[in-house]
Amino acid sequence: MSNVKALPLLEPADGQGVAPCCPPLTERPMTAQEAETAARMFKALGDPVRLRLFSAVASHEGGEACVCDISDVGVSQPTVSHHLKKLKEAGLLTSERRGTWVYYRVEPSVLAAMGKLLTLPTAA
Amino acid sequence: MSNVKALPLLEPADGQGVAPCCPPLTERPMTAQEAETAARMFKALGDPVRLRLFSAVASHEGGEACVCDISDVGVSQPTVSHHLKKLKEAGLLTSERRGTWVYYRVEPSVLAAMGKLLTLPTAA
DNA sequence: CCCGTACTTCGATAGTTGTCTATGTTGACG
DNA sequence: CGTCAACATAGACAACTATCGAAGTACGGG
Repeated sequence: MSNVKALPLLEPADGQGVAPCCPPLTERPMTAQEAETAARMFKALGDPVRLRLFSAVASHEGGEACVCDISDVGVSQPTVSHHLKKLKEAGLLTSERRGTWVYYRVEPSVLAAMGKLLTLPTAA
Repeated sequence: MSNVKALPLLEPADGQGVAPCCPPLTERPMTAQEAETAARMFKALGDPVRLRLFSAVASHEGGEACVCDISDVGVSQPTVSHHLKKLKEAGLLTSERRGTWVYYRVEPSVLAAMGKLLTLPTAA
């Protein structure tokens, strides 16, 4: 049934080059290289359609969804495919074919890394 | 001389239309409208130069910086100005003129809102 | 073996964006 | 009032991107 809770929460993610990436934005000025890396991730979420697709996958039962589950965002199916590819290239999603369908799932470590980037100083 | 600790941490931010905006991406599929709003903020951070500028302001002493403090990012001065304007339009920065200089500071509530968006399920 | 479904890739196109130079504005200081 | 410094705006242009329809690929079923 629902193997929902079995998500790997903070894998090293050495597959492509996602990596932990960066310290919080507020800690010190980012270097050009850090900015390049981080901007790529933010940019991927900087489109409304992609955000909806990403959110649809992230919130879907089991942490994954096939394209057919989420293509109802008001654009054509090739466009959906295009955006999913972008999200994949940014390291935010992974995909896997199972029979006729292709399933997308979120990369939790990257999501966590982005969250840390936006961390406010602890106001100590 | 350092009024550093007086940052307003979570103001309602009813000034322009920044607002709390959205539930975590993983909670439920975003609506088109939510996505539109949130994407605008992510998009603003989706450029390396803007990220560096934002990080420079955010990490600067006192939580604010004049343009002259942060213009060393490898692009011309008008371009810096252009990017700061974008960040301001996205609600991520505010600006204030004091004498000859214009000071930019981060909007903590918006940063916090974006951080919440990227929150992972509590794995309970 | 053929067909239908699910998805991706291909080209084309309109719109957006990052960058620059040139010019404008605003304030401080003689 | 004139000038300089800090910053913003305007206009132009190359590069990128979101979108579509059409064609391609992969898989399962009859």
